[in-house]
Amino acid sequence: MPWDLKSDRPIYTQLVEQIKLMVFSGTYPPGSKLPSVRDMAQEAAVNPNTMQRALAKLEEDGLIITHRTSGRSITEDASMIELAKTKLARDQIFEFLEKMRLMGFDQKEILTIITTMAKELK
Amino acid sequence: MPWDLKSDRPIYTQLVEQIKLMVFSGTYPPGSKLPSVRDMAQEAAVNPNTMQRALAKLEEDGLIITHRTSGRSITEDASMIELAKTKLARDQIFEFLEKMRLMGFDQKEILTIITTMAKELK
DNA sequence: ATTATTGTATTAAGCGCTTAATACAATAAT
DNA sequence: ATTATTGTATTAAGCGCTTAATACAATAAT
Repeated sequence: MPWDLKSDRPIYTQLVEQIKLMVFSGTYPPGSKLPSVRDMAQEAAVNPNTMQRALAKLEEDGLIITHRTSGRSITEDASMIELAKTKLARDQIFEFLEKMRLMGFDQKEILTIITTMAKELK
Repeated sequence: MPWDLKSDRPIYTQLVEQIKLMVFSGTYPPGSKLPSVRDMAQEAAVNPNTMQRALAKLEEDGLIITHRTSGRSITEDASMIELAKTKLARDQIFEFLEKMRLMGFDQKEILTIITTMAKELK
């Protein structure tokens, strides 16, 4: 919800990611209506063009539907959302494990560190 | 070792990351000599200026030492490398857990998915 | 009917990143 | 002594991203 935008990557890709997370977590349930481009842009403190670009990408991915004059909404297809969510999770894990492997950690170490940190975070 | 450069982030930051991984994994041990800027640039298929920028950043971080006319080498300080390695690992895990949490996974689910995938990767 | 709101498009400017082409000083290698 | 190699610096060009300022068509709201 708090828009966390860094300068090390294009903003619009970060917007895509964060909106995805909101969809996956149920902040925007299937079929629900999104705020207007202008409102979302203001919320995230970015130019409307940039937000537009992010939303266009999400529509391209099939996660969002555009109604020319009445705004946008999340797809009704809940199973598709679930699928995208699972894929993102697996991609994240894979990327993470690969990086840890390149750093020289073996699997036992990785699991130990994760369980430790997960507990710390309560 | 295989330079994996994507176009979604500045190249020089990706070079920094990948060189770091090589240092952490022991590809370049403490005190060892690095190839010249020009050679590394050619190896990674980037402009020498871009590689120079990445190496300058690594020097700024204290991981690399520059000898004006005889090239660069990895710091002798092995414990410092170990520290940076641990920090990077923890940052990775934190970032990953945070993203999973935002997606709506709880800790039990996360651990299950990870152990499953870790086994799949053998 | 009129007005407000929707997504969309365009143009111009500024910025950082990347490349290419050079050049230089210091010094290691010969 | 001469040559090759080192990091370093500079300039110009092109590119994508972002912003700002506008404008338009379609239609929902009044």
